[in-house]
Parts: sequence; structure tokens; C-alpha cells
Amino acid sequence: METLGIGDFAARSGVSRSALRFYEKEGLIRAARTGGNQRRYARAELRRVAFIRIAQQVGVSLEEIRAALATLPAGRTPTKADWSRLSARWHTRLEERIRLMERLRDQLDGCIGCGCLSLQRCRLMNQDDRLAQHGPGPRRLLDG
Amino acid sequence: METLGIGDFAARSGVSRSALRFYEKEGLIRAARTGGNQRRYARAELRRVAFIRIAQQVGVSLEEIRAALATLPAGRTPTKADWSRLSARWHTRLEERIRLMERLRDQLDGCIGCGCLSLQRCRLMNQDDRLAQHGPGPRRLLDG
DNA sequence: CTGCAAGTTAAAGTCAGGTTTAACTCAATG
DNA sequence: CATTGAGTTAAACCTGACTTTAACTTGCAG
Repeated sequence: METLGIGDFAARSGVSRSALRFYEKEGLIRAARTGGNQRRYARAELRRVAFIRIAQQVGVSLEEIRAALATLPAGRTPTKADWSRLSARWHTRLEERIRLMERLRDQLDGCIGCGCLSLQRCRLMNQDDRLAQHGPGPRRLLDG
Repeated sequence: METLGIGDFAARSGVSRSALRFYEKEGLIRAARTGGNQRRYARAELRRVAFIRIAQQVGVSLEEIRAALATLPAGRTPTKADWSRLSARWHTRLEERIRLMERLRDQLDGCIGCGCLSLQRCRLMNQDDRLAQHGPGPRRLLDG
């Protein structure tokens, strides 16, 4: 038993079948096919899914995740070292986001209570463009 | 000039007119009306909008923001103290999210590189349900 | 009073990240 | 070899957070 069907893979990865098909369509993961066109997942794909879900928790979009995964070696199955490199890069990313959140935390009281009624001048805005890019707003967070 | 028209208010708050109308429809902000049915915003509303945008940056949904704003005094314009109470509560929220992110950061390398191919058993999952609730996935982040 | 920018509404459109459905095929068990 | 459960696809649908559009109305300058 070297590969997994979509049902088993869904169970092991903790991601629904429909999400797995969606990820495949979006180029985030791949699966071999049987003669009867059914998906067979290599166990190594579990790591990709793990990475995807973790990155999502950090607030990264699937598009960015796709780009990151695209940096893994194309021909061979990624080694532990390949994954470590990727993880290291995201570690940095995560640190940046943590620092931004700390700044938000430290400035929240002061900013709400202070005289800066215009968000355009407030330090909380503009300074944090990088965070804003991943904010909840569909398109622009700080649009006019 | 005690109140602002939607154009000026949009400019001062840094939020588009359409978003302001949307926020009003969703019960996040309010505006008085002129005889001709045009919106007139009290300056105090700028603080609400500031709060909304900051909370969004922290990854909170409009629904939760609406609930938080609903705790402000109904009759009178919120005082600095009212805002401070609200901010203090969100400060706590923010700290929780920061701690979760730090855990993610600390465990990322280990988890990706380790043998825990099943996310269901991985410490990164399940433990962080609260963060997951605000994750990028529309409905459930850790659904089966 | 004309003209025109700015305002109003409801309804439709957009985008991300999926889920659900319909119609059909595969695999394997009795 | 019939049935049944798992798999397949494309396409429609969903939520959140807005934007855009269409069809009018207001407000004010000239």
C-alpha cells in the first residue's frame, strides 16, 4: 500500500475530499490516477497538505501558498531538507506578522483614545501595509 | 460644521463610500439624515470606523466587530473611557492571537520535518481551535 | 432655472475558499 | 452479474466583505 485513495487521504490529512479536489485544481497538490481515473495520493503529499493548512492558519492566501510550494524541487519528492528550507522562510514570515501584531497591540489603546481621528494619519495605518495585504478585505484594505 | 457628508467622511476615515454604506446596512455605524435623505456623520463615528479597521487587521470578522461595538453605550456618544474598555478587551484578544502565532512559529519546523504526517494528531491542529475560527477558510478550517 | 457633481437605493457582480449537486463510472462483495 | 459504496466531473451554490451599476434625487453655482 504505497498510495492512498482520496477517502483515506482526506481522513489522514484532515481535509475534506472536496477541498482536496479543489486544491488539485488550483495546483497546490497532485495525485496519480489509476486506470479507472481515480486519484492515488503519494504519502509525501500529506506534507504538502500539512504545509497548506498551517500556512492558512497564519493568514496566508492559497495563491501565496501555491507560489511557495512551487519552489520545491520539481522532479523528485521533496526531502526533509527541502521542507526545512521552506519552513525556515515561513518562520521569518511568521515573525514579521507577530511583530506587526505586537505593534498593533501596543498602539491600540493609545490610538483609539487619542486625537488621531483620521486613520490616514494614524501610525496604525500605512505603516502596516504588509499586514494589510493579508487582511480580511477582499481587495484593498485601505482604499479611498 | 458639526457633521460630515459621506464624501468628507470617506476621505477622513480612509474608507470608501460604498464600504461606509455597507457598514451602515450591517449595523456597524450610523448616520443622521438631512431633509433630503443624505447622510450626515457625527465626528464620533470616525472612532467607530477606526476601531472597525483595526479589528479587521487583527483578523476579526465584521460580525464580531458588530457585537463588540454593540456593547458601547446606546444613548450617549461613547467617552474616551468607553473606548478604552473596549480596547482593553481587544488587547487581550490580540495577546491570545499573538501567543498562538508564537506557538505556530515554534512548532513549524519540527512539525513539518517530523513524522507526524497526519495533521489530526499533530499538535499544531486541534490545539488551536480558537485561531482556526478566524482563519481564512469560509466555514470550517479543520473540517473532516 | 439650468447644469452638474455628489448623493440615494436596490440589486447584481466580484473574489476567495470552498461545498453541494447531478449525472455518471469503478471496484469489489455476495 | 447485480448492487452498492466510493469515486469522477462540471457547474451551481455559499459566505464574507465589499464594489459596481442603473436609475433617480439633492444641492448648489452661475
